[in-house]
Amino acid sequence: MPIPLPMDPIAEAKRHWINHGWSEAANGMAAITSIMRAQQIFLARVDAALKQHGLTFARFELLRLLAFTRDGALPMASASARLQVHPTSVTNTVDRLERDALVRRQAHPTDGRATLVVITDQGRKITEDATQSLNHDVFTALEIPADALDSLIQTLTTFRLAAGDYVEGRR
Amino acid sequence: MPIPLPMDPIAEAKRHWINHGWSEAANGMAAITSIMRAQQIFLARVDAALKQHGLTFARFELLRLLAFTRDGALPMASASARLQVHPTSVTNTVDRLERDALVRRQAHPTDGRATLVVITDQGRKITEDATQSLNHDVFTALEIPADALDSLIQTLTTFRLAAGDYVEGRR
DNA sequence: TGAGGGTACTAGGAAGTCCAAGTAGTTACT
DNA sequence: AGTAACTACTTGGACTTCCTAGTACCCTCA
Repeated sequence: MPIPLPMDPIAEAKRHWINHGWSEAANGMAAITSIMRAQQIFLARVDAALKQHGLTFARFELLRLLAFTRDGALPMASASARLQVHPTSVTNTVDRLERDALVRRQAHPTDGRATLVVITDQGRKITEDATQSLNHDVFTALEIPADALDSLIQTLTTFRLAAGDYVEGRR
Repeated sequence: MPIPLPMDPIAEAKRHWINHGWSEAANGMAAITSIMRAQQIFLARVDAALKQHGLTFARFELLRLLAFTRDGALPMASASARLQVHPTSVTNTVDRLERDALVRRQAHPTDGRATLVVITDQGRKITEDATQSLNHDVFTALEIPADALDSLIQTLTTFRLAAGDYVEGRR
């Protein structure tokens, strides 16, 4: 592995921000940059854990979503909405999962425009295995104390709501 | 804009996790998924603010780093280390910035292997303008209260240190 | 001095994200 | 019933990230 930096690059950037008279923006910059970096670290860990199953996080998320549904099927558009990614990203992900026979496309019974994505038996099996790996190797192995984890989740949940990512309601 | 989801998909996933007997991993899953989603939201905002300047976040970060240095120049490898991205990502970013005449490549004076990336006058100007936009439109416009922002930064800083992202020491 | 081991950068490729635009199919309204 | 507006999906393109492999150069040590 590469030798780590001898200082925190984000703290350094924050210092620069303050020295340039942008104090008001310094914490926002630091928070956003921290999240970007944390995401990079987590994505690397998640993808490393999923690699042995031939999955990536994007593929896992779709499989996991399908596996949770009543009959293992969902229209592409619903998957796009639930996963909060662009429809074309779902097309892309489904292409690859279909290539690996973990899902298959199926015509929607009543809406001629829509396509159902259906998880296959093999897809279900891999999803369960992958979930175990993630739970064991990543989700329960965080270097963040429980109380900090709770407040992190709380802060981001509130933020996402304020950002219009979802609305309180239904169900 | 798309109609937002009528419920929090992460809270939903957490519920599923608990119902499947994975309670111990539920908070880790929720935290990591929240960070992934927050990153997506922030990246979209940042890129939207930078679009008017013809930049992306990756390009901005490199320009900003160069503009902070004493003489506006840095070897590619140093930039890679500071930005914590793969060397080939820097090559890619520099290619595009060079195409737009915001930086130029220059031979390293003493090390024949190395290449210096040098910011141009135009690059400096755009960097300053872009910084103003980001500070105004994004960094000071977060829907997160100051105290929550502080603890978010604190938690992620501690995490990054624990994850070996950097080491305390050399200023 | 000269050979081997490292370091710096680039090329090519796989993936992911998004956007813009195009084709079908559906719905709603006159 | 027929047209207009909307929705669902795909294609193609831009961009970012990483990985693997290859070339060129430096540096240490026998």
